[in-house]
Amino acid sequence: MTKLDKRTERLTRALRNAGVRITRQRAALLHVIAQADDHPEAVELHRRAEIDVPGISLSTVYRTLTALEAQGVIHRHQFEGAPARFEHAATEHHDHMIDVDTGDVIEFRSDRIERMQAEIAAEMGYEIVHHRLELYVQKKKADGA
Amino acid sequence: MTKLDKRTERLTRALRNAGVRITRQRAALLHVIAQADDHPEAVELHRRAEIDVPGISLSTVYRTLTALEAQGVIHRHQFEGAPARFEHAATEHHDHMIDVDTGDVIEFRSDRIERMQAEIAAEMGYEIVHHRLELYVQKKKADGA
DNA sequence: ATTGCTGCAAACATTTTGCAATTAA
DNA sequence: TTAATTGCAAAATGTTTGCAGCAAT
Repeated sequence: MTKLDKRTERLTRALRNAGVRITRQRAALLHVIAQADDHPEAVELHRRAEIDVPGISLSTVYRTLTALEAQGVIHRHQFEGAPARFEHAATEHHDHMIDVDTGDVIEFRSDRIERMQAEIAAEMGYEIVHHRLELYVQKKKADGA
Repeated sequence: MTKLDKRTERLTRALRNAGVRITRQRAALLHVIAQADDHPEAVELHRRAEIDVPGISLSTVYRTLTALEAQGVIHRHQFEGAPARFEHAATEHHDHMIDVDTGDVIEFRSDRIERMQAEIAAEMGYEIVHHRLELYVQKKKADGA
């Protein structure tokens, strides 16, 4: 009934057309992913989906995540030393800063960096399929810690 | 007794001073890593080390790699969908292009990108602990695949 | 009525760990 | 001598998969 639900509805129709069945489990996951403003991992998504669909299995979560990724609906991020984290692909492309102290993920975007990456690849006879830019950061401290 | 061996000797002394014992297994691994001009994974390093030290165990390889990484002697790279790959840290900092068709790793470096990363982090009140920039690329094809 | 999806349990791949024996220092 | 390191086997982690039944279309 909100704007988000309308978007999800449209997405749902698109998926169905692609031959993907929208089961209760998948509907719940789509909802949970649409709501998320963080970058949850599979287990956390499972936890959240269980509210809507008690008994949903972790395998189903993994399988659905794989399917949605294949459909380009979500992105999977493999940050250092952590299980994969997911976000819906509805946002424009961006890279990530990971606060190494808190695990927080901050999104950012630099067209200049993007352009330079493409240049570098082109210079060596390649084209970029996709890329990964992650800044592992720490809150700047005034003086010695 | 080539130049490389001299460098390894110096490294060996430094490690010993840090309380790290240089066993036959570790000497072999240091040698194997110094020789490598690719970015081998643990199992491959194990395979190569077995020539010098038959019977060396994979656990020892992993433990040694962890120890050498902690000493800053090697770098560990976790590229997408693949086991970790290692390289000695003796080279200057660089980023990586991974040929998605062949798995080949090409090193590159862009001071401008580095500078911009630092700027972006600083703007948001962070300092970079380390970063990861990987371009997943494909040989540019003249026309249709 | 199909055929894809589910839950379960078991398999998987990579990496880590406990322990008693060994070895570098 | 003695504390770090080894090999082995077992465990841990995160993810995938085979299968028989179930459910979306």
